[in-house]
Amino acid sequence: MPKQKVSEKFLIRQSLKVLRSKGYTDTSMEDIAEACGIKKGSLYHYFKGGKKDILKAVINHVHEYYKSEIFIHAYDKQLGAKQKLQLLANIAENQFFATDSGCLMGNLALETAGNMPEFSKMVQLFFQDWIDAMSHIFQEKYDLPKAEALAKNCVAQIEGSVMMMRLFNDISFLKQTHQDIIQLID
Amino acid sequence: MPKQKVSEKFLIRQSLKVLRSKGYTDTSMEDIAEACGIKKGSLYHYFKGGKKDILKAVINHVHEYYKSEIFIHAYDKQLGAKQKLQLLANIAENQFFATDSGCLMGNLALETAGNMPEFSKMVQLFFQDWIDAMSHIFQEKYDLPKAEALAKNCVAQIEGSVMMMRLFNDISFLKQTHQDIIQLID
Amino acid sequence: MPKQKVSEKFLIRQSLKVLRSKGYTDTSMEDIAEACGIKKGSLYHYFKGGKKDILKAVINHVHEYYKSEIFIHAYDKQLGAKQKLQLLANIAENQFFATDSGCLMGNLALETAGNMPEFSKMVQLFFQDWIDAMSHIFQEKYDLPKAEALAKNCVAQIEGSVMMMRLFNDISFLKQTHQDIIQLID
Amino acid sequence: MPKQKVSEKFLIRQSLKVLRSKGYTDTSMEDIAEACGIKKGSLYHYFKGGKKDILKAVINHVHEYYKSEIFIHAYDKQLGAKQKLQLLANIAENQFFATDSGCLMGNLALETAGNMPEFSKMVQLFFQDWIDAMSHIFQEKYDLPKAEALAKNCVAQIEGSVMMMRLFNDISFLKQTHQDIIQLID
DNA sequence: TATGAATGAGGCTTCATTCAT
DNA sequence: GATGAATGAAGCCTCATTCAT
Repeated sequence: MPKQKVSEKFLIRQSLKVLRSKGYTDTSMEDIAEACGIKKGSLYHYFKGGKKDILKAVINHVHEYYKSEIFIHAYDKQLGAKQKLQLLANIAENQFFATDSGCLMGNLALETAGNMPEFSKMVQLFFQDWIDAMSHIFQEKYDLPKAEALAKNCVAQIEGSVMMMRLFNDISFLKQTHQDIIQLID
Repeated sequence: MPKQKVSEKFLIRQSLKVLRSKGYTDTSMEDIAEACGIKKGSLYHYFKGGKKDILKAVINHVHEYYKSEIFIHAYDKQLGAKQKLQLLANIAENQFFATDSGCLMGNLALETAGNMPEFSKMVQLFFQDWIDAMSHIFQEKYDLPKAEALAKNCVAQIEGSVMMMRLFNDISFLKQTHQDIIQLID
Repeated sequence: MPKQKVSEKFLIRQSLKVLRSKGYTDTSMEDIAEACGIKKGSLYHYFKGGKKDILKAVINHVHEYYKSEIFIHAYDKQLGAKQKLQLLANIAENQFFATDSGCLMGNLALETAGNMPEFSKMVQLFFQDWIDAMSHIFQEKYDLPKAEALAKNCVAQIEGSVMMMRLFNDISFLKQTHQDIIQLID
Repeated sequence: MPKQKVSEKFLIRQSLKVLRSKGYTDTSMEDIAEACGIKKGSLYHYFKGGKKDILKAVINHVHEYYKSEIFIHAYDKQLGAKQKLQLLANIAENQFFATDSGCLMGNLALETAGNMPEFSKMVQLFFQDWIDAMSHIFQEKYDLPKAEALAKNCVAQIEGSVMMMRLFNDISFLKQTHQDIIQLID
């Protein structure tokens, strides 16, 4: 076991911070390397495909994290709809609050739309999973079309709130949105 | 009126198209020049400050347009609250539908947040005007805090919907949001 | 007519010198720029496709030069076979002597074979033209198959001689080859 | 004799394949390591001087091989001139046919000429030995100056043919050259 | 012996900007 | 005005090499 200065997970987490804050194009390999405490060239040791590979790894990491830590609760049979909704809302809210840089996936949704299809598709998959999870919860109270519509709405509203939160540096947008969402099932 | 090859307004409108579609960093002066039908160097005759000046001009143009063509209806004393809401919603909706590239201001909100304060502030002013206009309408039915909360919510939801619309290439997000908003005052 | 520091023809000729001497891979854009008296980035003003475009332009330039200045004599109806052969041999010989870096096309034949098909094809076309010209001359004395065989032989032998000439810095290889070729038609 | 994963001879032979095919500059240490079935860093255990050492070892290996397996027949007192010539021609021909990547020494002659004197000299020694061997054979029929001239010619012609063979992927160049050479002594 | 890790140097390319004509 | 030309800075990437384990 060679002693490593860094692990791939560490690199991904550090890269995430930079990418979420500055966006893909505005983030340089230098920026990432600096955040990782290594030299630029060393990044290619871990990510053979360069910058694109890093973004892919980061997207996958975030997607997996949300699936296993957040969305999964939507399918927990021991919880009621309201509990699930609160759980998802709280966890996501903490995520977005914890960082001062909003939601990587939302940022990428706009940055990659129309110009970087490969990434756009990955982001779509993430949001589809999110919508599906929300829809699953709403289906306990509503019929399928209504549940899906609500789910899409919720996700859109959260992302819009995060956008405003970043812009105005004001968390009230997101807080209000969460209250509204939870009331949908009361 | 000397006949010019191009007018500043024309340059701004063409620049807007490119910037809205590709974002600030991903848009090159070459891209803009091409969209304008002139050569790169010529842009500096119209916009002394270069790329930044162009973005500022575009932001101002869009802001002025929304103020004079859309937000203004919120203060029209000859219209009822519901009419105003429908008017604002319809006009904005047409704006976002008309282009396949979403909302410049929303894109910039994310792209500039935290990294380009000068632009971020300009975008804030735009959204504040929008929120104020919505709030003014809601104040006909709600008290001030509630009206403001609703206004913030509406803007956030619209922007979130536009984001999803772009990502999934699916206008149902925005359509649903508009219906929801209009019902807020029924 | 804007005053240019350099013309494209000049750039091509300077690039030729460097490329012929160092080969494609060992020649850096910096090397070329220096030989041209301009900065690296400026090369992209003239050659949009970068290094590859430069090599293509240089290959085309050399090919055109040989066609219009050398091979053309093979089809001159006012000259006899021997005269033509001497002409071609002398001109080519002077070419290869004039430079201390041998034959660009021969160098490229080896450098690009198997690894850079796009260039390889261009080099093939050059040598095919050369062989055709030689063959045309020999056809005045020999039947077609023999003429073609001789032509291929001559070109191969010249290139081999140029290779040895470069390696040993000894022009006797090429001189001898020329004598041998001319005697083929005596 | 400890059982090694690899022997130096094996490494040299594998390196030869890559270097002959791609040339010195275009071959990376990674390429070589891959061809050898080891990791890049391990190469430095066998070749302390790195890439240059590998090339030197490969050149020496090829040179020794030709000396001991091919050129040596030129000095075999039990063979006649024609037999020797045929032997040398056949063996070399098989060498060049066996690979689809031509003649390492010819490739290096051009790649190193003028830019890498240390290697150039090694290549010169190889070709000098080849020329000497051919000359020795021709001296049985011709006087020294003529024999040397013929020898130089033969080597040049073979190398030129190999070049054309690679370029056009057509072995007729080399076949014809061999016939011509053998007839020199008939 | 073998290698994963790390790096510095250098290469190709893009681009916002300046400026002479 | 308009532009072709030129450039410096910066970005992405490759690679030979070193070294601790």
